[in-house]
Amino acid sequence: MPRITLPDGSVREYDDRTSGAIIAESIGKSLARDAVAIRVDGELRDLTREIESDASVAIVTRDSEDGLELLRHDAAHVLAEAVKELWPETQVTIGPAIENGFYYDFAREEPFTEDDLEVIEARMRDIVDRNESIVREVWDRSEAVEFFRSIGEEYKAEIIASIPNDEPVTLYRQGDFIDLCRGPHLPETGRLGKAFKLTHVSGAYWRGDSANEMLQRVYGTAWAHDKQLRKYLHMLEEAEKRDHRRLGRVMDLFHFQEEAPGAVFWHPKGWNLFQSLIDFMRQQQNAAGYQEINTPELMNRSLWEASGHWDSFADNMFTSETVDGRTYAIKPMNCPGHVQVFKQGITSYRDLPYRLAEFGKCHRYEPSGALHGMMRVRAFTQDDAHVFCTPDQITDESIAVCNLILGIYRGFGFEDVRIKFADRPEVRVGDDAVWDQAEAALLKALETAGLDYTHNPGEGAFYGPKLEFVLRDAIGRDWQCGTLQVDLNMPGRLGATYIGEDGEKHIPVMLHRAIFGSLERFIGILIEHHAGNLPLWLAPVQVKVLTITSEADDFAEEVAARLQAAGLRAETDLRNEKIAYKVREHSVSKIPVLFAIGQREVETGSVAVRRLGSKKQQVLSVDEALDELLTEVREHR
RNA sequence: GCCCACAUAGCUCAGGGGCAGAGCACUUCCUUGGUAAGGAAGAGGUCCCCGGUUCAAAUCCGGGUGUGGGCUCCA
Repeated sequence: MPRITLPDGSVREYDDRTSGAIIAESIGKSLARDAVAIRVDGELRDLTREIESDASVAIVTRDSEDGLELLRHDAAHVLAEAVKELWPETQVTIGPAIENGFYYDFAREEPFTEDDLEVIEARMRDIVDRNESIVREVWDRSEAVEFFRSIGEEYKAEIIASIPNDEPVTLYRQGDFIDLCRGPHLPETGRLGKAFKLTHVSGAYWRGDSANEMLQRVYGTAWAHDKQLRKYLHMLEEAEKRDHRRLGRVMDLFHFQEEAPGAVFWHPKGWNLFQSLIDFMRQQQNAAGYQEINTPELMNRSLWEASGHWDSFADNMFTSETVDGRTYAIKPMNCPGHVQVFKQGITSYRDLPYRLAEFGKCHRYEPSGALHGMMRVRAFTQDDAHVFCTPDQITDESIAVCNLILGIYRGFGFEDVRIKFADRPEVRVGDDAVWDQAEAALLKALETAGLDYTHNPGEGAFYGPKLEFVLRDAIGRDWQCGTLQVDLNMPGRLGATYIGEDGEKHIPVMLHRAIFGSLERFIGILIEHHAGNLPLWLAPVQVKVLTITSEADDFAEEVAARLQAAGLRAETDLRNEKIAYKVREHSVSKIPVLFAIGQREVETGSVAVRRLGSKKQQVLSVDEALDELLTEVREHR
């Protein structure tokens, strides 16, 4: 007679046997229909599994977060069943739920094609219609291994070996398909519904290791209801519309071409945007006590050997052999150059902290498959800086860097910023004792500043641990941009010293920091975040002055000249076209402010102002319009 | 680097073993029009590159390069 406590605190007693399905049914028909699993004393379980003893339970419905994840996991199983029916020689491996959907990795000689997706999806719908029962079975480990071997599922056998000994080995059977799985699952395939869609195929390494064989991965999306599926597909279309590669062309900002993979050709407007970011950053970091420098892009191999890059970063470096037989490397980072500047000037602890900044163009040889528009390139400009300081100053300087970074992100409208703490990687330079010290210093700064963070084990730079600053854009995507790294290795390797208060030589600590990370990438993120509708202070062309008749040409030129004299980026459009045509064209290319000038405006010395995204116009005197814009630009500074 | 797909006019794309196509953009002409495409005419091509098959290849096959979606890696 189990006593079942429900989330509202009420208690129900059942006859000697009960289950999630029975409980849901006893509460209500619609709950029973929407139930996908049950939480028993906190543990997620199958609806059909018997509950033997007293427990606190909560029915999990398809609309809940847990329920949706379970649906997606079931969709992966139905996908695997469909594939096994269609191509029985295929081996199944793993198939988890992921954000917005699911995937399943298959081992198969012949890869899946996009056309196969439709065939598989149709079979998946059949399986949902068949409404097969999904039955949980607990197996003996060695029997399970033997079973999977006998049906040619070597990967499954391998997975069982990695299941901890104290965990039961459970299999789920649906129709003729049987799969190793922790569960829980739906009671039957019909409950999955049809709000799913296979989206793409790709390769994926077994266990995520590039040394292993490549499997065929099929991705899909799955939702509780059709409406949500449609909404998601619509969101994907919207995301495509804000793709920086498309907008970069429409807005005439930049282009790429075959001869320079992973390198940007900046057009006048794009370069203007680029310079606006630099102006803003320069102003902020100068105020924060940084001094700007510039260091060589090409330096002799010996320097890179001394810094440790030649050993730890060689695969990512472009090199150049000269006719005299010397080897130079194009800088992949600015730090060794900055140490050289430090060594030329600083001798006293009194000069520390010493903060050097550079908008440094770096080149890294990235694997061809990693390149992606401006988000991942081979040639990029870092807003890089290095703070040389004493060990005692690490905490204060780190806090100052965190505040600078968060403040600058706010200036761009990014309020939602997360911090990750990345510690020592496998390939690294320096003693573990030094790493202990560096990691502790960063953690202390985070705690003192009262900042929340998550741990990112093994992801530090080869010379030191780091904080990664991740910002979330308007459509919920995360981008790692800023970074702060504590380096107790490189200054010593490159022979940097200062004289301390004690009259002895000491090796300075070096903090590496970047805020945009890469200017190229940050601009890509900004474009997508704003869907191309850049805020006024950043727009490469802020105002376009359009004439309605050629009678207005002179006045339009005069207005544009006044805007330019006031420091605004303004252009005229005097073409022999209708005003609707001009408005459309400049709206498409995302000009934030349009001034239209016809006979009426010429006579009254006014302009008809139209803002991007609005269909309304406002007739203002030139002075009023100018004031309004200047105020808006100033507010962002 | 690995798996899959794709590459045709400036852009978006159709086509397909036998003369290279559309829309938009561009040029010229007409139009001076009041807020998201006015009309007409014209020009524009190494069908990504290199090989192969074929009487004939932009089309089929092989290799390369680039791009896209993933994997691995990362700012």
